[in-house]
Amino acid sequence: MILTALNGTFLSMEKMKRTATCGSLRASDENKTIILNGWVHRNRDHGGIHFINLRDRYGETQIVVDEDVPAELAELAGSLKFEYCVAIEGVVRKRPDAMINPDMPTGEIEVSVKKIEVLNTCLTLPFMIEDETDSNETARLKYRYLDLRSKGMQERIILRSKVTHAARDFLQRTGFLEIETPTLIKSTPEGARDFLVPSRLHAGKFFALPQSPQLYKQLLMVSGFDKYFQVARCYRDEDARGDRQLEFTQVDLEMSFVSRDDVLTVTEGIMANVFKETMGVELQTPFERLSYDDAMNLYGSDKPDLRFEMAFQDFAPFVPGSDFSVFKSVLESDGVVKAMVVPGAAAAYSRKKITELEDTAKTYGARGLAWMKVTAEGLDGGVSKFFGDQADAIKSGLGANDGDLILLMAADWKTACTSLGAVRSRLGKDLDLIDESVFRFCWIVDFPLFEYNEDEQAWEPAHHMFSMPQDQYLDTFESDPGPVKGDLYDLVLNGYELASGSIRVHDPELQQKIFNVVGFPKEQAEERFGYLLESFRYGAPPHGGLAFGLDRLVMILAGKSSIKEVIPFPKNSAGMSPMDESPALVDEPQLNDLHLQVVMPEED
RNA sequence: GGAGGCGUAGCGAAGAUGGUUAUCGCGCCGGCCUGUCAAGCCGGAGAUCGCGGGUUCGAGACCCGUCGCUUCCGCCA
Repeated sequence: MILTALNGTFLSMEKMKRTATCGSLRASDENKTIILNGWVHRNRDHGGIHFINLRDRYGETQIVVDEDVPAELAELAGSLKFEYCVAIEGVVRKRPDAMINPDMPTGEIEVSVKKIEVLNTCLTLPFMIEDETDSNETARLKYRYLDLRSKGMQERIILRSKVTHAARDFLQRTGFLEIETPTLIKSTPEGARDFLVPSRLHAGKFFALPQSPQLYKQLLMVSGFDKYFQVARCYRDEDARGDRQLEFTQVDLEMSFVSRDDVLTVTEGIMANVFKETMGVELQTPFERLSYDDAMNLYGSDKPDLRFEMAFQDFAPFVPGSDFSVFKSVLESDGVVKAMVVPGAAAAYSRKKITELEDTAKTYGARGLAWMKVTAEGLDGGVSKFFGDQADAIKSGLGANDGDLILLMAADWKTACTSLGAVRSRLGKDLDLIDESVFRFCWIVDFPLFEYNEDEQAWEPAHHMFSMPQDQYLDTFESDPGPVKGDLYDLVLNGYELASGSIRVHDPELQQKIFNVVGFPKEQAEERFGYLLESFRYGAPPHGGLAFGLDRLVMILAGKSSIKEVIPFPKNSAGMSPMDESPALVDEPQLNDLHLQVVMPEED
């Protein structure tokens, strides 16, 4: 291969091809003549002696330009700027004892340079290549190829590769087949908005990009590939968040002839292997299991962070003995009153700080947040005057001690749970209750199969329409959908929903009944995924599965709060790429080919 | 769609209650320097303070609007 340098000289890579990497050399390599290829990370010219830190993805090595090198070489070394791509030939030597750098894996040695070739120069950088940049995100995304050179990004992308490999390895080893499914599919009505791809060959028709391989993996079960998995790219046209992108990656799996626990066990095996191979952490399995009802009642979330306690308690028993009409009227209208004891927080939480907690609760629909402080004498502040004569009963009933803060939430069940749950999450952070080194998994099981949509006055699938009701509801789910639990499960890690799955419906008649409950017209079902329903009539096996978010998992392992930090080329929060400026307008002829006309929204 | 935060040099930041040459660090350019590893020292260039309007003798700061980014709610497994 011949590379052309900017100055017009020709450089043959053959002659300066690396014989070692920048992370590989140790004291045992002393006296070896080696060639390194990499980027100029730092350049420290002391006049007589001169140090260059050369970097590649394996590490950094200190290059020394001694005082007695030819003037030409010294001059070339002095001209090297940040991020020049260079080849360096030199001799490995031990550093003098006092100069050993214990913070660098290669800190015992340095390379005495004999020859430098500039493979490519570099413009002045838009931001410095540092371990973790604090540059703004737009600049990082615009120059993503530079951002990706940083140690932090390199480590995370490498971690991601290892995580994928560990998951794949476990699944292959336990008999799963990796099978690809199409990314140009038919639009389905359930879930998020689809990305559409217009068809050139068929005017007016569209493919959709898959939100997940859901239907195809079920069809693979019908085909007899009883253990399937795929590292699948998924697409959802929804607003971005820190842990969401328009396109993301799932490790998707499905199994035949299984019950719920089989799927959970396989998933625990994947996680155990991933954590062992990438973090050196031995996970305790099986993971804790919590019903959806318990998770909501105790922690106010279907993805509770169990790294700290502060579970909710029922405060309703203390309401009838008081004159607090707010709580009473909530109970009379079938609401709940929940209490959360915040240990030792009474002194630290002024009225102002409690108001901030109340604001958190209000963003989740709460009307307010009541509170009292526990003192040696009884209860103090907030709503304590209504409950003073029950002070002892409340203290012992809630297990509250001197100096604790009691927070009370009265609302309909779901609002009370979620808003107090938001307050709990916030307190977990504010009070520094979370041990960041802990990975706390739990399964949330027994989700409701249906949710009532007040606006639409109709039942909706809580997850999707292909999940199985639990056996004990098979006779009643049509007449009374509310209490029905499904064989659905979520895997939660440190407050993040990591995986989600279910045992599927494989019986066409049962599937039709579920469509009926959620008011999904038969004709529309036939139109949208009749092929799946039909496949069920050809000996479809019982099956179930799950998918976990790879981006989210790697994000948690990397200790980050945004999946952008573990995706090589993510979109920004507006769903655009500052680097290639996508999405972009296309030419008229392209639109014509696709039989499309663009109607721009009206400007107000 | 809604709420909050931010926008000052290539990058990161400072700029009490408005006051005249807008500050600091990194980077950039030039010079010095024999052991650094975020090297150090000296000098220099670089900013219509996101944009538009307003209040004022005077606006980076205050007000209104607008755009961009960002976090959260909605939405989304």
